[in-house]
Amino acid sequence: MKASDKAKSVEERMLNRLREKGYKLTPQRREIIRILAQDTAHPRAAEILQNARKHAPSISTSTVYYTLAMLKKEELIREIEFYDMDNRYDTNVSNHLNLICERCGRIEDYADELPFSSKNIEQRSDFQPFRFRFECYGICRKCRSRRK
Amino acid sequence: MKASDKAKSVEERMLNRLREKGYKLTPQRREIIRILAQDTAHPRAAEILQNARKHAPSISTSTVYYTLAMLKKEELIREIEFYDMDNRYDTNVSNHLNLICERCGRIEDYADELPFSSKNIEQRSDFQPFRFRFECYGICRKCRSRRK
DNA sequence: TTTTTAATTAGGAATAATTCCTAATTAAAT
DNA sequence: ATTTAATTAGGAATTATTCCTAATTAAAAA
Repeated sequence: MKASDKAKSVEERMLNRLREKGYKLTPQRREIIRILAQDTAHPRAAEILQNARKHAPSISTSTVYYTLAMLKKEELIREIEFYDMDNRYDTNVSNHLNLICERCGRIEDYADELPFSSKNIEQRSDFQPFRFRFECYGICRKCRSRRK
Repeated sequence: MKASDKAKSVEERMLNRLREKGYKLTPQRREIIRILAQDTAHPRAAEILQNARKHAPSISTSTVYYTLAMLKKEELIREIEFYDMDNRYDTNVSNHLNLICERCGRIEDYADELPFSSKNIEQRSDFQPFRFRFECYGICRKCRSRRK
């Protein structure tokens, strides 16, 4: 499947879900959703804002954050939170390992089997798992070749 | 091994390492190290500060952060960074899964096999791994039983 | 089509843990 | 005892995100 087709289907799925739930489909929301669906690079709120202003010039920071919070609540996106860099947003809500480049900030998905099972953790530790966070910090291919 | 013996050995190891590296062993540092070695509950900077003031009343926030940064640089502790709660500090610097309770903030180690190997990631993705972060968010045993 | 209204938006102020800055202090080598 | 580079204390600065409020609007109802 072409990347642009994938983006379209992700976008449609998100819009339909919001319609079902009775959310208003404002131009601002459509724009934010379009950007999230197209951008597989785990964009920052500031990048989404900057991009959205190309088509919706008056969109505000609050609206971007408000919409992202709503999409997160509806489990349509995942927020990856950092304290020393901007948070990032991902339409891939499955449990997967993220490879995070410490030089350029690029985040790429690493597809592999699930490393821990919720059931095992619950049985062995009496802890009730809700969600996971798997990250690997290092240097991405581009940055490795750049500094050779 | 008793927990207090374990703490003593962790403490000694850290002090020796700093001596070797030529760091000054100030009362403030000794106190922070003692607290870190004893506290297996992944304490916050504010908790370390509060505790340290019992024996070193004049110790400042800056000193705690400065010392924690130094210990992290020397790889004697690991800093677990959060954007919506205080960062936490751990003398267990191995790669392991942390179980994080969303209700009380408690963090416990989950000992299990390593879920991903650096070598595999490097071979399969051209990404050079440095360090990992594995977290599971949920509800801990205490909080589960409390709300029944 | 017009009216209604609760949800949404824009803009700016507030937040708060951590970092930054600087002068004073001090551990430890000489 | 002297020296000095490292360390400390205290407070100001930082800054992405959240909070607050009045104005606007998507979409349901009339």
